[in-house]
Amino acid sequence: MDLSERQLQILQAIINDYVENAEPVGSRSIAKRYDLGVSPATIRNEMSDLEEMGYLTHPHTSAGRVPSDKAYRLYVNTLMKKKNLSAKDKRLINDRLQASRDEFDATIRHAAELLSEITHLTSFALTPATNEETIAFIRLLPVDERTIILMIVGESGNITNTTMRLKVPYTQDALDLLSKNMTVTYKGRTLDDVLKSHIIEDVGTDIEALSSLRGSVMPGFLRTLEEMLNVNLYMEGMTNIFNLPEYSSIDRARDFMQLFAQKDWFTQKMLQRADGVVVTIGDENTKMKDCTLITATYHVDGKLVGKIGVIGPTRMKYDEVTSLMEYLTNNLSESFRLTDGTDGEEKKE
Amino acid sequence: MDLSERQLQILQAIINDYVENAEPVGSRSIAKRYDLGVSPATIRNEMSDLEEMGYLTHPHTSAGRVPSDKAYRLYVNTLMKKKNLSAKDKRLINDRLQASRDEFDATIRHAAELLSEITHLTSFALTPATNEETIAFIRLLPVDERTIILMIVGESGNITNTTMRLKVPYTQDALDLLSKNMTVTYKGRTLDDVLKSHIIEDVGTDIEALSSLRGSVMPGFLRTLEEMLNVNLYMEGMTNIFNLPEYSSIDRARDFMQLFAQKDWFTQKMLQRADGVVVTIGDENTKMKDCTLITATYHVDGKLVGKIGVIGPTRMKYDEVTSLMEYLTNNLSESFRLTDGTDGEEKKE
DNA sequence: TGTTAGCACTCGCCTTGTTAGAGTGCTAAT
DNA sequence: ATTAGCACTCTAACAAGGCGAGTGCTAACA
Repeated sequence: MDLSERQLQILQAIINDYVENAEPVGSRSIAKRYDLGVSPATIRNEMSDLEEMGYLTHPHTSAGRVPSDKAYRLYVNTLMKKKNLSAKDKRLINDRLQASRDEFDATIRHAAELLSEITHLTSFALTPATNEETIAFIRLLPVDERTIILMIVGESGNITNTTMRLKVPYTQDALDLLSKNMTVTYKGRTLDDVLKSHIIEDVGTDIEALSSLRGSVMPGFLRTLEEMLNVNLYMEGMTNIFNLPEYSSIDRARDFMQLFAQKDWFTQKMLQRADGVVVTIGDENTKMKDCTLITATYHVDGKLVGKIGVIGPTRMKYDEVTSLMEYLTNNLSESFRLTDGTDGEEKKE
Repeated sequence: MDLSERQLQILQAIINDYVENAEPVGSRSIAKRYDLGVSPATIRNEMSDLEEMGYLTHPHTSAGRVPSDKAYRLYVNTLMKKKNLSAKDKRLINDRLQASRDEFDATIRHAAELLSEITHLTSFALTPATNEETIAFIRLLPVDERTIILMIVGESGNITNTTMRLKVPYTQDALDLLSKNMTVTYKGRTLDDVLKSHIIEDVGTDIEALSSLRGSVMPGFLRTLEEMLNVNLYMEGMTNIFNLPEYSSIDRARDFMQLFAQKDWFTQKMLQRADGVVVTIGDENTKMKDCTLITATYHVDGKLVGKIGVIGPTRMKYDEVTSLMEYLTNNLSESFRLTDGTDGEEKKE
């Protein structure tokens, strides 16, 4: 059932050739271009066997062979060798990816830009998912008679704050009390959990002033949690696919573009994918059945997890793209390691 | 030189027909569909004259006529009548556009969504430009030994704040002094102005502790200003154009898509456009020579100005689109009027 | 003088037919 | 097991002919 050495060689040759030229490859051109020491006729026989096994397909009788999803899967799993980035690409990345915790979103977006620029495919990047983040403490700070600042500090060091204008004045005592009260109630719980359960919650409200203040603060508190949980999606290089022959038909191009029209759906799908470099090819995807999707994860302080990804036709340079993505995510994770105050300041948008 | 009444009627008929069917319209079909009381031959003669004057063009000898940019311009300027929104559209807008100052970005995005949904074209929305915003005061609030919050309050009521981690501890006195110091220096000046001129500025730094604190705070201050000045661009319905015959060629579709690849360029262009409902047709645009671009402005507290817009082929329902945009922007401006605290809280992202 | 009917003419599009080329699959020889 | 040879298949490209929509012109008409 296993493929012979020669079959593997031929399959690899076909994949190489097809990835390069995007045209069905015939037995003759394989024999000419790759020195396998056999004649086209022999290659034809092997090709026929490979087709029977599902590794190749045939657009029509008198056309060359095209690798199937199964072939790419085999290639990615066993045939493919890790590729070293070119010096040029490395330089490009090091120059442009001035990652810093202060400029989270900008850094992530740059990563996506680089990804699409180097691969000539469509790329995306997600800011880290914070649904695992837990609350360390909550503080309410006075500004003026009617204005306060709500500050939510996460256990991984995230700090988010919001200005709130209250309907009624407040007292410093009530403010302090509510801060403590909220901290006690929510400390150690995830943002997600707090947001979902807040309705049935019953934070002690025996004191009159406190109860009133709490009523004013809660809507803003919940909205801020929601905003913290939001994951931003950046897409780059959408129009790159217009240069690829597989999208020369308007229908294909439209289908591709429409995938990204529903950003929320797309974001959810991406968040569900496993960690590390993950490749799904053609039919392995629920939608986008003739695309390959490659995602990789980066880490923030080794904890929070964000994703970057590349989308293109199944015909792509798997070795180069996966190596690039590994390099990029390592780079990002390194930059996003908590340097503990030495960078002077920190901000979470 | 002016067009006769009959010529105007014929031109209007041609525009109607062409906007509807996207096909060159012939003299016979005009005579049949519109009751002008003249024969096709007469219409042919008039068409010939209109063509000579530049209002119509001719794809080839034996095809019907197509309105030129000049014809659309005439239509928009003088022929077009204001259209009432359909009850269905009005309901849609009122249901979905729950505008509120608290959810600025979300509201803007919804507006763009509605716009593309109703017109079946591509739409966009820009968050308000804040380069005219002036600083009311600046305050630094203590959090813990190493952490402070920087708060920038604009004169139109915007409040933005950022958490900053300092390299060295600070004293309450230094904090208060620097707050006052910065407020005095920057009060009444626009964000833009402060950001651009900060280098040559010389805020008094005779006191040692103050100087050190200031050194830590300034980078974050400038970054925050920059972020406040950022205008967000939301695009919706990009794939709508795939349903239009003018974009059935892959090249056209690509050109269209690539317009929006450089978001920064696009944003700048849109910000430069005049206020109110502005229509630019075909050649009147620098790039996108066969598109029509319609923008409209909404106001925040009657002061800050944001934009929404629609992009499509020159063949579009000008009357409906412009009426819709007027309705939408009025609606937005109304919702964004400062209600002075009665909505409980306020936030600027 | 403006309007209309009639008719020849133009031109793009669709269909059909033909050809060249690439590549396979089979068979028989090695 | 491998290979050369050859018939066969299918597509892409090009050419020719017919169709139909629409114009432009001319001559007749109110």
